[in-house]
Amino acid sequence: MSDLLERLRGRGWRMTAQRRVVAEVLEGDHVHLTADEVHARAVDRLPEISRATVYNTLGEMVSLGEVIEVSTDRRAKRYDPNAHRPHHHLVCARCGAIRDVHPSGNPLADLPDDERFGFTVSDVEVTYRGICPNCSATA
Amino acid sequence: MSDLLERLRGRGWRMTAQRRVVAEVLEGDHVHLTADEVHARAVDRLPEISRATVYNTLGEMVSLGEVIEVSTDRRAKRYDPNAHRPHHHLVCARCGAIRDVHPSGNPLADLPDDERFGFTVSDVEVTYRGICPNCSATA
DNA sequence: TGTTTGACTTGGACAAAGTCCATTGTAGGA
DNA sequence: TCCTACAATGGACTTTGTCCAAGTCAAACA
Ligand SMILES: [Mn+2]
Ligand SMILES: [Mn+2]
Ligand SMILES: [Zn+2]
Ligand SMILES: [Zn+2]
Repeated sequence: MSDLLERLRGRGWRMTAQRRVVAEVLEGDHVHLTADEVHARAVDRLPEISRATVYNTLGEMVSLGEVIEVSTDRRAKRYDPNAHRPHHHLVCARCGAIRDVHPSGNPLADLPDDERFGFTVSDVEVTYRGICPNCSATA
Repeated sequence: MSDLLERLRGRGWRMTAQRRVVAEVLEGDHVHLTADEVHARAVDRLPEISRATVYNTLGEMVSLGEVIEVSTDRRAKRYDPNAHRPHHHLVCARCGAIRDVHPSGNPLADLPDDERFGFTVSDVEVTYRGICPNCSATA
């Protein structure tokens, strides 16, 4: 079954067909779908689900910390169910494929005090860019 | 005068009042304006400059490598004239202030081979987030 | 099991950021 | 000074997302 769905149910969510379908669409690893992609796949299972509901539901999942918003390009935000293991992203510059990555080391420690300008720095977001094996092959 | 302007002139750009004004607006350090902010400031100097021209001009500067596009939030892209010294960004989560930062170490080296999934990784983008001194004070 | 009700869903209007294009204007060379 | 290729303009259009009033329904409770 759906891990995500289980966690949400455990938080006292009212369960509706729409929410179930959105959670099911987000199952898996290296999943980073846009809201419209989620909507398209949700419609396959539940034809009349609305765009507004998909946005609402994703927003709530994000608020609950069960889904992460990822912006690797300047297009649509992507929704990532891998919320419980901190990670960064590796993006193909050609086709947009996205993989979760776990760098060694802590980039926060790499920011010297004299480069902090008095900020209280609490978080760092890293995006690696390159060419995926698929795109390399079909050069 | 304008370094940016000089570099652009040196590349054989046809010089127009509009391009001059956009380049002048982008002078300085830690400058990360949105296209609309650039437009607003350009209008102060040249009232009839159009939005389309600002977008076109910024896009060309980016193509020439004289300006960098930065997306620290999911709002508008920001345009950064500091294109000749590689750097990352430190962003205030409350007010959005942005500073250029130069971390020690190379985050690219922190990505182990078994986390590269066969990608040819060529670039990394790092965004630090925190609270600026100003926002800390007016807590 | 039927009723009730507040939470959820819906479709459409609206907004922000950006692109595209036909038309008009002009920088800079001949 | 004249020409013309390149640049500027403004408005229509697109994408991504938010907001709202009205209708629907999950689930608590009797
Ligand atoms: Mn991820
Ligand atoms: Mn910068
Ligand atoms: Zn690829
Ligand atoms: Zn601040």
